[in-house]
Amino acid sequence: MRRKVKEAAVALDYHPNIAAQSLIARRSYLIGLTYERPSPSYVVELQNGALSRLENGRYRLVVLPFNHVTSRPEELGKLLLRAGLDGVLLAPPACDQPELLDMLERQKLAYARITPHRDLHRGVVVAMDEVAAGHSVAAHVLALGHRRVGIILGDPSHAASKGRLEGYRQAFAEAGHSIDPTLVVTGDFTYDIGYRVALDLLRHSPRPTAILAQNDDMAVAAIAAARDLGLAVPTDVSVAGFDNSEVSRTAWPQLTTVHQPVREMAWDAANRLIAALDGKDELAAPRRRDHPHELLVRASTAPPAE
Amino acid sequence: MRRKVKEAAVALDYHPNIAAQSLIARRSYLIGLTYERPSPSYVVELQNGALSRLENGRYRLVVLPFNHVTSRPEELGKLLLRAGLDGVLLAPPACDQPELLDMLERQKLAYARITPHRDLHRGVVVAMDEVAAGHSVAAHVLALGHRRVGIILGDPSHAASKGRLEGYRQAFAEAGHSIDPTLVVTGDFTYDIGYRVALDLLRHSPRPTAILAQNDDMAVAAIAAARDLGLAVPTDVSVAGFDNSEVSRTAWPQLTTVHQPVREMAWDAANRLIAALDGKDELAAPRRRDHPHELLVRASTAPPAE
DNA sequence: ATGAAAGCGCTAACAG
DNA sequence: CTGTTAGCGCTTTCAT
Repeated sequence: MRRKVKEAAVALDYHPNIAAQSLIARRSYLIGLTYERPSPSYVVELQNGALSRLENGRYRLVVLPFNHVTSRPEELGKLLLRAGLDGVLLAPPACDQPELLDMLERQKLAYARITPHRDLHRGVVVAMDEVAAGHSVAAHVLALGHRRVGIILGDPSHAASKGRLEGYRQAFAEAGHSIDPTLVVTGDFTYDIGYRVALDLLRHSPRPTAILAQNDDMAVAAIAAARDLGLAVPTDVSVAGFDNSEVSRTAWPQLTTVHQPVREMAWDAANRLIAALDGKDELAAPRRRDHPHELLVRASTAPPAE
Repeated sequence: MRRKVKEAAVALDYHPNIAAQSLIARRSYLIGLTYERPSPSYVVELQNGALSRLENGRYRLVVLPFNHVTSRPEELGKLLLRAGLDGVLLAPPACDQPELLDMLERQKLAYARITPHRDLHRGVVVAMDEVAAGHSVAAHVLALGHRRVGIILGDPSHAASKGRLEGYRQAFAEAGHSIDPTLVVTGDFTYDIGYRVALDLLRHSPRPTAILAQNDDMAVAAIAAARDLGLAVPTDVSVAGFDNSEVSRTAWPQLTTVHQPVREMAWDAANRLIAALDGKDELAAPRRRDHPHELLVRASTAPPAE
């Protein structure tokens, strides 16, 4: 009997109506992913990481980019609530908006936070140790012998900035040095602004012998700025990036950078979010998990010329 | 009375259940987007274009990447059907699978095709004139005086390849020349393969004085290959790309390329798909629409040295 | 104007 | 093992 029905279903190309299933199951089987205009490679890594967990299976991924969360967290909240999701993956900086988390909790919308930087006890957290990662690159250029090190910070609202900077600080302190505050400039993770502030840095006198950029796009911009000033990388100035994005490999010289395991973190976030949704809370715990970073030394860093 | 209810709704943080609405409306308000491992910037442009039409409004975007469509179109069909979509945006090469289109039509799942290359009469079609675009770059390097021109084709299953190549042919013919078949190599739109075949091309004797790559990633790879062989771009060899992706601007030298209006096309595809769903078929017509390309001459092309 | 009821397509619980 | 039924939350229609 079951067989006969199944056969008929196949013969008729029958597909159950998902809306009806959702209605009765009180589940939409939709997972949201929200992020704010980051680099294409970051977005794609996030998506692919999450998707590789969903495996085109029961759950489907809805993308919900949203700009300027910090100035209007409630609007994002409304958007997410109206989207009829079972759960949502929050990338920076949305994952660091307490008002947003409050709203989601109030409405019982499950969430997982990817690389948050405050209130690390709230909800499911997937992170990397930004401080340790920042420490790695900074220690690397210090070990090469650099002392005048320029720093290009990312968008201050993405709190990754602070953690990485703190890592730089620790590395400098351990080496018995300290960061020169006049060599610290602020970008916003984009190439264009990165280029501008890198020019400022390189015109500084005495010129820094190395630049630590907080992502690869800005590092590539710094290389371009150096080239436009007639400086060779890494001969005249070393440059290190962050993220191990595609551009770090296609750049010339190839960038020394820190691999941020975005894919793995997104997978883990999706995994634990789904575990929570399916009631397997043991799996969702421990609430926080750190993924290892990796320093990739490539061609854009070398000992200073002097 | 209405007011009282509305007030109570706000007070209680009431949000209507979308599954129930979908059930009754026979609509899920979900639009799918399917594509096959293309470059991150292409995916993001596609998504953003589609999203800018959806405006975080009624419709939501579900991403459904799927690899190797050409060898198993029915599987993609099943995936799309089970996803409970109202309509789907098909990027290459899915948009060129007749079996898939058959399935979707049979199941009455609306679709819009983005830059298809065959059966251009089927369904809603958004395209650019690949032949004309190919013609533009080829005419550009010919006008600079290049005669030995190497060509790096993209993945043959993405039929964009053929159209662009045809454009090159026409430009050569008009200039009274013809393409040297020994200088045509096949990549797959990725940097890595692009690098390998570019090396082959540059070791050819006599060496080509210009290379036309069918996307920017492969063009950047060609620049890297040239550099690794001790050749300067554009002094020793000119390189042109295709797509105007971010990497074409961050590369050095900046790439001469063709801007492919991916964003605009994705917007248009979403727009007409939604028009069709909402029963405004007048808007969906004309079925086919071409978006203009634009040749961007930057620093990677120059007259040949000789 | 307000209220009542039917039904969207499905699943789960229960009766035969 | 098969068949029937209630009800998920909403909208639309119809009656009051």
